[in-house]
Amino acid sequence: MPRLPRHQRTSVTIYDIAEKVGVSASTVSRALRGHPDIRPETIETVKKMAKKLNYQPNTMAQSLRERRTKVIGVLLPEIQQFFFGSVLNGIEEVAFQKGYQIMVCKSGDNYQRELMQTYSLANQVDGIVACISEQTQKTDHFRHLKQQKIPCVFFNRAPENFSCNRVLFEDERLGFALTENLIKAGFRNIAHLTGPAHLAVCKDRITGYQKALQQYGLPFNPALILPVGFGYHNGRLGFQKLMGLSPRPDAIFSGSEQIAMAVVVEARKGGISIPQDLGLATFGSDPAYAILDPPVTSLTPQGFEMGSQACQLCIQEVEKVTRTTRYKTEHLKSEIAIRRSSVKLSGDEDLISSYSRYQKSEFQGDELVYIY
Amino acid sequence: MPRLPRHQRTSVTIYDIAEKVGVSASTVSRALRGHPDIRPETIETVKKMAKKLNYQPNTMAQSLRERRTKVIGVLLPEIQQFFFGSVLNGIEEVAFQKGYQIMVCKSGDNYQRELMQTYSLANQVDGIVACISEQTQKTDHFRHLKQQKIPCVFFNRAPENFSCNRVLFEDERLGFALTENLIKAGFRNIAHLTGPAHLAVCKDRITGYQKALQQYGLPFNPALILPVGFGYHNGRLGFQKLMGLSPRPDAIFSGSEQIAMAVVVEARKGGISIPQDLGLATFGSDPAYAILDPPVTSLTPQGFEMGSQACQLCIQEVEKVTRTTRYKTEHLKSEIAIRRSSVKLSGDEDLISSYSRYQKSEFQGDELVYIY
DNA sequence: ACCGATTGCGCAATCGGTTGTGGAAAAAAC
DNA sequence: GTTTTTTCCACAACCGATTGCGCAATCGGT
Repeated sequence: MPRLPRHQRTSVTIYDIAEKVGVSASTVSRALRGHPDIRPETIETVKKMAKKLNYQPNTMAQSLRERRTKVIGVLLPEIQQFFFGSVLNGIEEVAFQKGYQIMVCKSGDNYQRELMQTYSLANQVDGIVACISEQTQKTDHFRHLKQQKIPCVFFNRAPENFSCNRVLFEDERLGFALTENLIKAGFRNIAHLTGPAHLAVCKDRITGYQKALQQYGLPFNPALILPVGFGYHNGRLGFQKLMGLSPRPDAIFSGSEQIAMAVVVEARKGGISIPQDLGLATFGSDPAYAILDPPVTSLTPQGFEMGSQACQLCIQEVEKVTRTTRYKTEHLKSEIAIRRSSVKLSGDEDLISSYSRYQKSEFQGDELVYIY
Repeated sequence: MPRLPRHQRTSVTIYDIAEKVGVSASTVSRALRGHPDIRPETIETVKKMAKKLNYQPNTMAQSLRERRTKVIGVLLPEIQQFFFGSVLNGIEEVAFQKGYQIMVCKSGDNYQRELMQTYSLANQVDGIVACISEQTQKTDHFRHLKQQKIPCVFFNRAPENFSCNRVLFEDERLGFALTENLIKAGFRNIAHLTGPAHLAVCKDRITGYQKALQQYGLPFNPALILPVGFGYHNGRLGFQKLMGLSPRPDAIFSGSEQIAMAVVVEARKGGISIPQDLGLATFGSDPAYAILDPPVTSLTPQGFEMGSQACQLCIQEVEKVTRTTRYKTEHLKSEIAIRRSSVKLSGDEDLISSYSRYQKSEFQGDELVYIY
């Protein structure tokens, strides 16, 4: 049976080129890839014709044949967030450089949706870069990937008891650092609003928080830790709960941008002034933190770096001929920017001079930036 | 020639199922799709075996055969921005609901990269949702898509002289509205920092700006329009240029989040207070605008809506059996939130009462929100 | 002039799923 | 009991690119 006439199909194939040039399709294929078996003149003729017809190889056919798609799947809890946006940016950049496309899914921090997306990605990508949802506690879907030999690199939030490559922050150290910062600023009754406690990130930060309290001889009050979730609404509820306590906490260590935003808004509504009545330090990378009133002390996760490293690891694993089972966990440095929200000024004391209480690493405008 | 032994391949195929059940592969295929030719018992047996073996159809094979990939390509200038993040979110949501995956590329506002990405997407997606780069002036790559019969829907920024579906804002009206807001607030010498003038969005906003000046009998000074580009750095340079003029403009109408951010930062550095010395109103959707000092009057583009509508249009066009050449351009409403940055207070006049100068549409906290 | 090696290319199988066609067996019709 | 219809399934082509194998033509050597 002959192939369909040209007008029925939309794109140019090697058969079209073959016909025009007067060779076979296999010769065209080889010519285009510069196979040594093909005479240089033939190669030239074929390539010219390919260009003339504006030939584009059919990616699906190649993928089917080569058993690889040149696509990296990306699984995120949320898209519409500075942090994940920057991670995505890093992933895209590396993928582009290495000739891969990215297929992006969000789980919406929903376990069921994460499941569906994972299985769906499983048969159309070469590897996956993922951050698990808030709800995820089981790892069956990731084991399925492993069974299918699809490399999976996790960033920021990774499943436990599952061997794979990871790119993480040093959450314990960072939790310690933010807490220490608040303690040094004179706060004594520090609350912590954060995501669900079963996530390693949260657990580690809480550990850091506890260690800081311990090191400075402060009592640990479990009631001050509210693992309410990372969202804005959660932050609002958590804040209200905290303000109902007595004594009220005098500072909040927030686990996400959204939570911090909620705290700022709610505090303003409630006439609670930051940092005089309530200190604030948060995880989060919204650049607007620096120009809020007051500027908010924040720990800027290096999203772009995280994304690009995760993607590099993933592609490495994809392209590795012999799959080793040697997985690594990389830890990224973070930037802590200490701003007024976590600095209690005593009287007329100048912001700058109050900064000088701390070890200085870099000074930018009216904020102090540590690389931690 | 028999197929490769099972252990060489990683995934289960219809042939594996066929062998186990004792029917042919075509029967398996039909059984799984519930073809009426297949006996119910057989269907059941096959489906059970498929489930037992955890069969997942090979997407590449399907795409090759069906000449469709169930993937929508997304081409963005930038990823790491609130607006594009929200658009992407809208696109993803719709795509997921309709059973599509999305393949995301950024052009980085670079024409060359946009070209590459477009051609690359062209042979692996069913349709494309795109926002052209700042630099793009030619449309050859999009014509190539049309020739390949790949539907392309543009959002926010669309090429001119190219017939296709678009989802846009009413930039002229919006430019008019923001300018009018500044005029009504008492500013008389309003500058406009924006992206390159060859983009329709910019042109339209400028037209709106001019019409507003005209309507209120203000002179138009071309030197006050600086189409410097949408980026932070561009904003900074533009701001410095404006501050070098004499007389200085007394208000800035900014075309992007980044520009506005640059204005706020630079003004603060230069001791220029907003809105007393300089009014500010901007396009942009950073939620932090509402809690800046002063809160910044902003026009929040409905990114999510834009993305979801564009994606819906795209998928409609993809799935339409008979391709009509009837293209539509949809215009989305926007929210204008008037905040202190564009309200010159005279003496002790209260913010709220100053708001009452304007027609009120909705009142939220200490800001006034128009749906425009 | 003969033989083995090299060059250059075509045939056909393959990746995995879909579908038009045909045909055997069972059911229905006469 | 024979013919017709229906039921249910297998065969094989196909999507487009890749590649092992084989074969004809040319080349070099003697």
